Amino acid sequence: MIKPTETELEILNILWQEGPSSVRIVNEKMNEQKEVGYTTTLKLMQLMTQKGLVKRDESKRTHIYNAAVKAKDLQQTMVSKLMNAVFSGSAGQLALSALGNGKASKQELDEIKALIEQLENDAK
Amino acid sequence: MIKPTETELEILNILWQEGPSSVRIVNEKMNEQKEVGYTTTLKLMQLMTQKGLVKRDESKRTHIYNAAVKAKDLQQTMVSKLMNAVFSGSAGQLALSALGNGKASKQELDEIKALIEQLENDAK
DNA sequence: TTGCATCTACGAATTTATTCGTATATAATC
DNA sequence: GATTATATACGAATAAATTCGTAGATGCAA
Repeated sequence: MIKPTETELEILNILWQEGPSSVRIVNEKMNEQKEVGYTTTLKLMQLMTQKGLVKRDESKRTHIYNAAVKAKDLQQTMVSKLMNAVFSGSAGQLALSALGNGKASKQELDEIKALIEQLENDAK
Repeated sequence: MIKPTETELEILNILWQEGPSSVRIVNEKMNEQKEVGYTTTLKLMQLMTQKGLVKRDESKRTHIYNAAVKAKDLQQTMVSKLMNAVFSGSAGQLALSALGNGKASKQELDEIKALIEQLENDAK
């Protein structure tokens, strides 16, 4: 899986959230966080198209872009990268750090418990 | 907390693992994964010193470097960054992805269960 | 149909990260 | 003490990521 840069990731997030969008839309969203010129965003999205991170519909004058990678897939890739980079490959340590850190909903916590049960059963 | 680049992170990992080390030692470890010139590693570590990522003892001719940031702290920072960058801020989703992905020891799984219990109790 | 707005393409400047050569100093070895 | 090995410092080349200006095409409104 191709690794997006920091900025490319922001764009992917916007596309995942908003669905198929024009450069203008994406640029507006980007500007909610930080000022970025229109052509900057355009160029980025063109490069992302080349890299295969997004695909676009060129049938209209205003091209419509959409993410070409699934959020789930990229999450997996990046988690595993972080796991190796700073947790010596330990999934458990990473999970602990995440839970200790931010917030998780009751439902997510239950899911995690269920997953753990399953992992422990598989291990037997 | 200052964010290390990819390569800087590798150096930090070596320092965390090996403890205070000379450039030569670090460079040798680096070369186990990928060929890197000595002065490249030296320069990186000099820059990291400026940035405050490492500190060094210059009392001897061969300077001895050590990590100036704690592994735990950087883990927290990076987990929280990843959480926001690709998990819409959800700790639970991140934890799920980590556990579903790599491997965690029985002991870690138990720790996580304990942590979850605690979180759920606190919520009451 | 003229002119203003909006779009893409693309070259290129800028910034940031990585890599390494060379100069010079100090220590160790013969 | 001359030679060789090993250090640091630092300038600068290269590579990668980000930013933006300008040109030219198309649509839209007066």
